[in-house]
Amino acid sequence: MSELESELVRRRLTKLDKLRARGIDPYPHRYRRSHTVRQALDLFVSSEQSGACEPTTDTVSVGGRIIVFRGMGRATFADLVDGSGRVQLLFRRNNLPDLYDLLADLDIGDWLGATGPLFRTRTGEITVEVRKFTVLSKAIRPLPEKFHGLVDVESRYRQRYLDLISNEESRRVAVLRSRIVSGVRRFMESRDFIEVETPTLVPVAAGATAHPFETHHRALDRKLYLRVAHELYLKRLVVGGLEKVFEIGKVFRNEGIDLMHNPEFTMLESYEAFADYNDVMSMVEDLVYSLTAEVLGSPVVEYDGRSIDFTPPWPRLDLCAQIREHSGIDILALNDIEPLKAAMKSVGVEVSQQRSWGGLVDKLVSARVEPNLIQPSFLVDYPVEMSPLAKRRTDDSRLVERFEGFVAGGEICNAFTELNDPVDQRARFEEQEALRDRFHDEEMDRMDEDFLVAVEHGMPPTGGLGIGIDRLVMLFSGHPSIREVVLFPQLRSR
RNA sequence: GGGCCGGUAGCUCAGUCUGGUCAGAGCAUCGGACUUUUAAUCCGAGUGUCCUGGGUUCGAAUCCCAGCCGGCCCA
Repeated sequence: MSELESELVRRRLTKLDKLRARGIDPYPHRYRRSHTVRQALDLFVSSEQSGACEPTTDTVSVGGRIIVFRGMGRATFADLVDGSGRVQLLFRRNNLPDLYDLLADLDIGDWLGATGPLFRTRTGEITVEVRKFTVLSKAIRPLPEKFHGLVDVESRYRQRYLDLISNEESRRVAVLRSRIVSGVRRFMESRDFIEVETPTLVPVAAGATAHPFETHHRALDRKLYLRVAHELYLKRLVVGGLEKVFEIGKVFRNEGIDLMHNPEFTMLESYEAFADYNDVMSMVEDLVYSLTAEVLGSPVVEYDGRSIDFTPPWPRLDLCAQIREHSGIDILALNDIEPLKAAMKSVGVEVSQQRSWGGLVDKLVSARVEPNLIQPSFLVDYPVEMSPLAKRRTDDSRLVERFEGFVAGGEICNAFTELNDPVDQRARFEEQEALRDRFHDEEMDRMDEDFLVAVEHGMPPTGGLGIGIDRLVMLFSGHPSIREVVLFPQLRSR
């Protein structure tokens, strides 16, 4: 702590001592408020509307944080904020003969309980005329500046509590996120899915193309991983006869951090027996559309300067056709790495980082197709090489029944008709393992023998889905950075 | 991993190009005035690891190098 900062803290600690010397506990165990700020304001307004010429209310007790003082000698105004809103307090010496001097030992940032009748000042502001007040928690560090608030992005992430105190927008996003998650839950439950919890610590980090975090369990003396997806455990449950399951939870990927990626993020996954990817597509549309209605009140959101309309149906776009249209490349005709790489180079797509055929296609899609997918849309029917857990199409065994949803040029979901043929599934895992060995690529999906045994016991026809919750919150809140929708984003240690 | 931008008081920011009364402002804090203010107002005061470490120079917040942290773009 710097000299000056410690000086500011020291002054507040002195006030703390002065409060205690008066016999006041600056950190009482409890305080019963009669009204939230919102309720108190509503009470006064309804009292006014009842037609009395002198609107009066019973005494209210409110509690909250003091965010500003306006001292005027023998009267002092203060603004008090709680979770529901802000209300002005007026302290007048003649109303507080014993307590008024105590104000000198209060600071911006302190939590206070205040009791008194409500009235309207001559400028029209509803105000508590304080007759009694109680220190609820003395703050010994100063709050950010009252007008600009906390602006420094790094401080906002590292000390999110200060961001929440200072910035209305941060509070809005936190609440919006909660509404989205609970809306997703209600939607899934309304369709008779049951919510389950599967392991976060897993022996095999399978189920997605991703680099896992590793850890070690001491008692078992074995390496464990943080899950990169929920997928394989949820499918085990479908094998077990839980026909409609979903999980909302963190998954962890040990990869780069940027605008769209945090190492831990929240994913909804669902699996539904007797459904295929067409059913899942309809469900995604319904889910997202109903969420917009529920939390935004409109199917149209403004994002990155564009209006995005989530009203179903969203176009189904054939992946290979889209690639042809936007790059001129026919990936199905170039089923080897080098020819595809050469074709991509010739149209100006950077390929130096890509080693596998699937990786090249992925790059081609993100470079040429995704930027065009502004309005909600689905890309359907992916090459089998990049989809080791999806079921092949009956009419073309090079493709699988898989789709991804895109909005504003970014992916929001990934889904397929699940591969339930245990022989094919084993072969696909073996291909992934071979690719990993060949390219030394830790991102390739992993053989999960225990999962294969489950599938060998018979998995019904099933449609599965993964939706990135963080992406939805970004879209709904209008923020292009995942760090704005995650309360505590990952940062380097200082 | 590469490029660009940023880091100055508790907070919000000037000052850096052009090295030399450049250690500044506002808010906050402290003292004083004020009983209907609301970014209250008025008078007065204190406050710094100029991100860190080197270097150049008579002299560095300012120029150079390296590093740390953050942001954006690219990979």
